Amino acid sequence: MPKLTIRDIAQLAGLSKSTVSLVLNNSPKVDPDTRDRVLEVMRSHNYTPSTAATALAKGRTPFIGMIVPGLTWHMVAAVNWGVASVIEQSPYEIILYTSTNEKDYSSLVERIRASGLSAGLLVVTHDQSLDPLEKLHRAGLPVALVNTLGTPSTLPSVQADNYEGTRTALRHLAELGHVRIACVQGLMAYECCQERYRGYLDGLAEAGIDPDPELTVEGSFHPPTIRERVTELLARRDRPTAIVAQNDNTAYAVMQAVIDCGLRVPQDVSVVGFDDIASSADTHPPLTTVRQPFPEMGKAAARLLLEAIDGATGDAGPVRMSTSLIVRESTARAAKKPYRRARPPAVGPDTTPRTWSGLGPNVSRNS
Amino acid sequence: MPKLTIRDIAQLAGLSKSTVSLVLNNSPKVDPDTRDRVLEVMRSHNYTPSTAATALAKGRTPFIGMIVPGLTWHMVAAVNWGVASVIEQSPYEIILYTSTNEKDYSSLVERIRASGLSAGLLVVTHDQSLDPLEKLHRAGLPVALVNTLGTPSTLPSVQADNYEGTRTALRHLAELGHVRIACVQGLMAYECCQERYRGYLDGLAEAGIDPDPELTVEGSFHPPTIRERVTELLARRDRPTAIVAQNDNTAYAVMQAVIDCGLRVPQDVSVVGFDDIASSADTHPPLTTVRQPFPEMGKAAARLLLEAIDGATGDAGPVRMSTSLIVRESTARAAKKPYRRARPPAVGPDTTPRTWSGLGPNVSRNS
DNA sequence: CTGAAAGCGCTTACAG
DNA sequence: CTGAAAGCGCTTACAG
Repeated sequence: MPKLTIRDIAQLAGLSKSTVSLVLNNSPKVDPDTRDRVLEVMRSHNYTPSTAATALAKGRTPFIGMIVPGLTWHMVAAVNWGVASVIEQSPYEIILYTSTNEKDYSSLVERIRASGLSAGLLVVTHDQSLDPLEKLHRAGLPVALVNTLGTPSTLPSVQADNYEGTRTALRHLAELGHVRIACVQGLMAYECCQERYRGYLDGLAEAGIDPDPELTVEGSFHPPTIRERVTELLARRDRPTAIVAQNDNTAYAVMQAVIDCGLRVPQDVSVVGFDDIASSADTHPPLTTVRQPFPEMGKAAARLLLEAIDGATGDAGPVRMSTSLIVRESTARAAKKPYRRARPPAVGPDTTPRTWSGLGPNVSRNS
Repeated sequence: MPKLTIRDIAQLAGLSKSTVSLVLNNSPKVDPDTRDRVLEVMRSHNYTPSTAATALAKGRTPFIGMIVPGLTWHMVAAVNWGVASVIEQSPYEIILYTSTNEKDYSSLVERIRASGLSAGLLVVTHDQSLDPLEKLHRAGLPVALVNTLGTPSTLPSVQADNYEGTRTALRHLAELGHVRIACVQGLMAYECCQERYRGYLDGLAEAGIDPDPELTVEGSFHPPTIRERVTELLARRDRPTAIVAQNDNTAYAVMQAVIDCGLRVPQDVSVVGFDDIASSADTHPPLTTVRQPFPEMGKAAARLLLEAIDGATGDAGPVRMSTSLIVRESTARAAKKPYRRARPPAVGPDTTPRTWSGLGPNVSRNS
């Protein structure tokens, strides 16, 4: 069956195309009775106007472009979900673009611009220059960012409150009696990591703890490197009783290091992460962490974009979304001194069968 | 600056719109020299034809609809990535639809049909009826499925080779000397789980092992229930030395249960999962599992759809993608008898501080 | 090989 | 309140 056109509907209703178009566009000028009649004809014939024709005639498009990093993160899926849930309620559809690397990225942005297909662009940023987007925005295309790394920008954007999130984690640890609290950084080139570090420092100060520079561990993308550094940290006589990691994946490496040293999480060392990616509920023990509200961030960015498209340009700087501390089992009261002795870690690749921990004879069993 | 139209280009090149249109559509009828001239004008003025106008004139659309389950799985992100990477190379763009529940789902499909926006539909299925899609397909819209649950269907689709995957896992365990091998099922209502179970049974048979019905554990979506059932299993005198779980999340619960019983993975019990979701590399110990090639599944489905749109209707039944066994640290040689004694698990909610394992005094430390 | 004309399915002033 | 007409930016026979 060939698709019906506005001409068919007009004919069936005994009216002109113009009138049908008016009811399509909710014009108040059309008589209520004829409107109902037209609506009924459309409904009964399952009519939907052609998107292409409408777009051409109106000179605008019902699409929102969405660029996501070409990575298989939990984060991307979670943000997507949030974005989809609000766009769904709007007259727009989402066109999905994936950008894998920096090079493709600026040509992708150019392609999007040139196509003129998108009424606005929602970008889940990653480690990329924001210049192409700023240019696009200045050229008049509405843009909104889910700014995952806190990259400075004048574009409308949403990001987690990295500073407050970390402060909350510090407060939690202080309440548990921890005083020697270490921080394993992420990549300090990113603003979000700088903000989290400020949160660490200020959280310490609020708890009346003098920061010990020795307790700050430089981050790495390479988990074995993190493990190595944390192992060194734990070998100190005055080792920390708690470690805040600047993201969950780092926290995993930290937990590994604790085990490698023959210590226990959380009895000997409490560990806190940041992000709350899906797997953090399934680590052993489940990770206490600062949750980034990814779906809400997606929703907020989508709303921002929709507003910008509607011309409500409230350029109020980045929206900061509150994080929440998810207390699971990787944090506990600070151990009283004397500390359990850390075991010198094995040297070189570990070829002996891996034990789950290095518990000694005097370990209390919970049975 | 107002967007250039084909008329502008024609004028700039001193030609008619018709000719410009012909070069736009790669017609061989146009003189090579004039073609080059037109191309140059377009390039230098950064011209791109209006998608809406083209779609309207040609009567077809450059969009592929993609329905993904409204879930924040690793899987969805991984499949997306694969789909995007092949669609990117085609003239199509992806319109992203998210379906959260069954009810929305069929109305979503209807909306997609009515809009006529999509030249084809790529669906990442979940727990849903395939009827609306079959109908759509019969009505002439190309459809391709990433069939995550192996739901029977005549639609072009791709799915993991669940049967072979599990057989491979069994072979791995048999080679490690395991004989008492248990299976913790998923939800047997799903075909994929039935296929995996057949793989388990046949894998057992090929290793010359008689299946023991007592070693089949019914699945559950509720991890605590799984833990409970596995705890019972491990309390048996003739407990298994290896457990295959029908998916990674189940494997996590199984590993927990092993620890709850005071046993070790993999020294006392080897554990194998299925899926290889991202977190499985980070469990403790890292999980040996059967990897579903999600990105490749996405790519294959995208190719299938593109072919169907081009009219190459090779209705050859579902494409089965090979899995691969990822051997990590949750599997090891079968322990020799006598077995280490399982500890009776604590009753009721575990309020004592969680230890990492229940290792006794005679545990070898690897230092 | 190139151009004039009609048409794709809508919208939007403009008359009435 | 309704209709006739022109136009959105392309494509596609049809002439030449």
